[in-house]
Amino acid sequence: MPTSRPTIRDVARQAGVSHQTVSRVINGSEGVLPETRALVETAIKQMGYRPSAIARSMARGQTRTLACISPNLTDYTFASVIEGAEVEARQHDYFMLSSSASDPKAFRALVDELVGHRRVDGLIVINPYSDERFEHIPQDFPLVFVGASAHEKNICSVSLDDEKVAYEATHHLISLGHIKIALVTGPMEEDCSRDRTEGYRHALQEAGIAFDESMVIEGDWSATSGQSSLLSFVEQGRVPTAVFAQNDRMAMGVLRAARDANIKVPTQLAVIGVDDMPLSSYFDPPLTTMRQDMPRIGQEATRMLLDIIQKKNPTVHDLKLPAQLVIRRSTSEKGGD
Amino acid sequence: MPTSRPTIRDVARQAGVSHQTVSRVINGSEGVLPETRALVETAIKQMGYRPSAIARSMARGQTRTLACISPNLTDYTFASVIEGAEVEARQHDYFMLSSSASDPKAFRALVDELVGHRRVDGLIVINPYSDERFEHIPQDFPLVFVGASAHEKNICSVSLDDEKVAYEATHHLISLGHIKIALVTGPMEEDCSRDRTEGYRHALQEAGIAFDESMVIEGDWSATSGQSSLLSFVEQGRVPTAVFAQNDRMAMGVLRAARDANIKVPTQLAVIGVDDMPLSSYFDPPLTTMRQDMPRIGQEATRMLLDIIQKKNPTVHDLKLPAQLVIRRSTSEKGGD
DNA sequence: TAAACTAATGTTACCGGTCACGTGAACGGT
DNA sequence: ACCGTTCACGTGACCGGTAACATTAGTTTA
Repeated sequence: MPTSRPTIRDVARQAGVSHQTVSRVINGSEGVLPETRALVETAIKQMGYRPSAIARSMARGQTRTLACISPNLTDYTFASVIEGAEVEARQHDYFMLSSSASDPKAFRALVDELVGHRRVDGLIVINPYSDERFEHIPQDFPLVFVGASAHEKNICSVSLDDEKVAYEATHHLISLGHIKIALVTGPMEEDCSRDRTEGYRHALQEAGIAFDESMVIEGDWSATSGQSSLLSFVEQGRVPTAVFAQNDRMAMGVLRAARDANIKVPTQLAVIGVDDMPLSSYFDPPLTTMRQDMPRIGQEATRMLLDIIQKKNPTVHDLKLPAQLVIRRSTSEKGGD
Repeated sequence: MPTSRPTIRDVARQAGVSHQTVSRVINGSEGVLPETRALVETAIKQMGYRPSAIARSMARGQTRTLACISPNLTDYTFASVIEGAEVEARQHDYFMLSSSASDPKAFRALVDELVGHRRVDGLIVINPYSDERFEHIPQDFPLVFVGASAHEKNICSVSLDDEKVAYEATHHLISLGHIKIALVTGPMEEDCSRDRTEGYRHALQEAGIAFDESMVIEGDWSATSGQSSLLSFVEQGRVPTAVFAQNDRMAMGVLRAARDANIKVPTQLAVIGVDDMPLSSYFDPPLTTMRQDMPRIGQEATRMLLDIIQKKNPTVHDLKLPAQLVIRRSTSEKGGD
C-alpha cells in the first residue's frame, strides 16, 4: 500500500483495468461498460483517489487557470470586479488567480511569471493605463482589459461607459439648477479620468454653460485629495455651488471639507460621486452617486476572455456598461438615503 | 524551427549540450564551466526560452503556490490580510491564489479543488469559524487559520488579540467616565465576537461596573446592523452614554442612527469601533477606533505557513497581535481626525 | 464463412521538466 | 605507473496524467 497519494495506475491495478480506462472514467468519456465503470469508481472511492491538476495541465497543455491583475486588492471597486470575475470563472471550471501589482516593476514580474512561465491560460488586467504597465503586456496571449479600452488593436476590453456616466452626473447637477459646477478628477493619465472629464464638458456645453478650467482640479481618487480640492476652492474664495467628484472617495473628502468649512450640503453645495461604495449611504449627508455594477464588469471580462481562449471571437470587442443615478441627500433635501 | 515555445531540449540542442546542463544553468547549480554556461545562456536568450512552471511543479512535486480563502474579497479587512499575505509569499518566490467562498458549500468545493487536486502547497483560511466551513478542512495539509485560533490541535493561527483589544476599547470609554456602555457584537458564532465580548466584560468588571445583558446587541458586522442596534436602544428609551461596536462598519451605523435621532456625538454618546478602515477619519465625527494591522496578520500567516511547508516548526503556534487605540472625535471633542 | 466493422479495452509515447546515477578526462598521492 | 578522486557533463527514468493507436472479441455484411 503506497503511503503517498494514489495515482491513476494504482487505481487501475486495484480495479484490474488499464490506467487509460481509469482516465476514461474520470473524464466521463463514453465507451466504458457500466460494470467496468462501477469497478473503477469503487476503486477510486476506496483509495481516495483524486486526479492531479498539475499532471493534467501538463498533459493537456492548458492550466484552466486565469489571472486577474489589479493595482491593489483593497480598493473596493477592484475587489468587486475581481469577485465577479472569479465567480464567472468558477462557473466555467476555471480558477481565478488574483494578484496585485502596485507599480510597473511588480507588474512586469508578475506578468512574466504568469504568462512567461505558462501558469495561466488568460489574463485580465484592471486599469492597464494607470502607469506605464501596459508596456509590459504580452502579445499573442488571451487578454482582456478592464477599466479602459485598449489603445492597441486586437485587445478586448470591458469598462464603464465613463463619458456617459459623467455626462449623466453633470446633467443631474445642471437639472437642479447648478451652473458653477466644479470637477474633481482622477489622475489625468488614466483614460477613465479623461473620459469622465469629457462627459462633464459635454453636459456643460449642451446646457450652454462655458467650460471653466479653473473649476477643474485633479485628484488621485483618495478622500484626502477630494478634501484638499474643496479646501483650495474655499481658500481662493470662489466656492462652486456643486461638485462632481469622479469617485465616491473623493466625494467623501469634499463632504468632509464642506463640513469643516461650515458649508451646508446640499443647500449651499451639492455633491455627486461615482461608484456607490457600500458606505455611501452612511455618509453625512448620504451621497448621491452613479452606481456601477462592478461584479458585472468582472463577469463580462471573464466571459470575453474565455471566448478568446476558446477561439470564439467575442461578439463585442469593447464593452461599455452603464451606471445608474442614485439620488441621495448630498444633492437634494428630498433624496433618499 | 519549432513554431511553439522551445523546451529545455530545444535549447540543449541549440547550445550543443545535454538538457541536463541547461537545467543546471537555469537553476543556477554549480559545476558548470563558465563558458558552457555562457553558451547555454546565449541559446536561451536567442530562443526566448522560459521554463514551464507546470512541468517544474510536476517534476518537483510542489507547486510553489499557496491559497488564501476568505468569505469574500470585498471586505476591507479581508482584502488587507490577503494583500499582506501575498506580498510575503511573493518575497519567498511563492504565488498566492486568493479566492472567496461565501458559504460552506462553495468552501468545500474550493478546498477540494485546491487541496484535493494538489493545486497548492499550503492553505490560509480566513475566518474559519464563520460557519460550518471548518468541518471541510483537510487534515495533514499545511494550514494556517487567520482570525480565530484553531479549536483542533495542530493547526496554527494568527489573529488579533481580540480580548485584549476589546478590553482596551472598553477601558478607553470607562476612562472617559462612561458607565452605561452598550456593546454591539458581531455574530456570536464567531470566536472573535465572543472574545471581544469577553474583553468588554473583563474591563467592566475591573472597573466595578455590573455587566448588563440588555446592553448587548448582536449585529452582523454590517453598518445597517449597527444602525438598527442604536435605534432599538432609542426606541426602548434607554440610551447608553457610550457604545463599543466590534467593528468600524457597525460603529458607522451607530453614528448614523445617532445623527437621525439627534443625539450628539461625542457629548451625548461616545462611539468606538475596531479596524480603522480607510474612511474612518472621514466619518462625521471622525471615528475613534482600535487600529489593527491587517497586512501584518497576512504576512505572519504566510510566514507560518511557509515554515510548516518547509517542516520547520513555527516558533509560535497561535500568534495574537495587538491593536492600537486611535482617538478621534467620536469619543472626545479633543480627539484628532 | 471470410471479410469488415464496431465496441471495449490495452499499449506506448509524450508533455517538459528534475533526479539519480553513469562516464570520461584531468589530477594527485604513493 | 597505478589507482582513487574530483569535476563537468551526459543518459535514462520518472512525475501523473492524456492522446493516438493497437488489440481483441463480438457482430454484421457480402
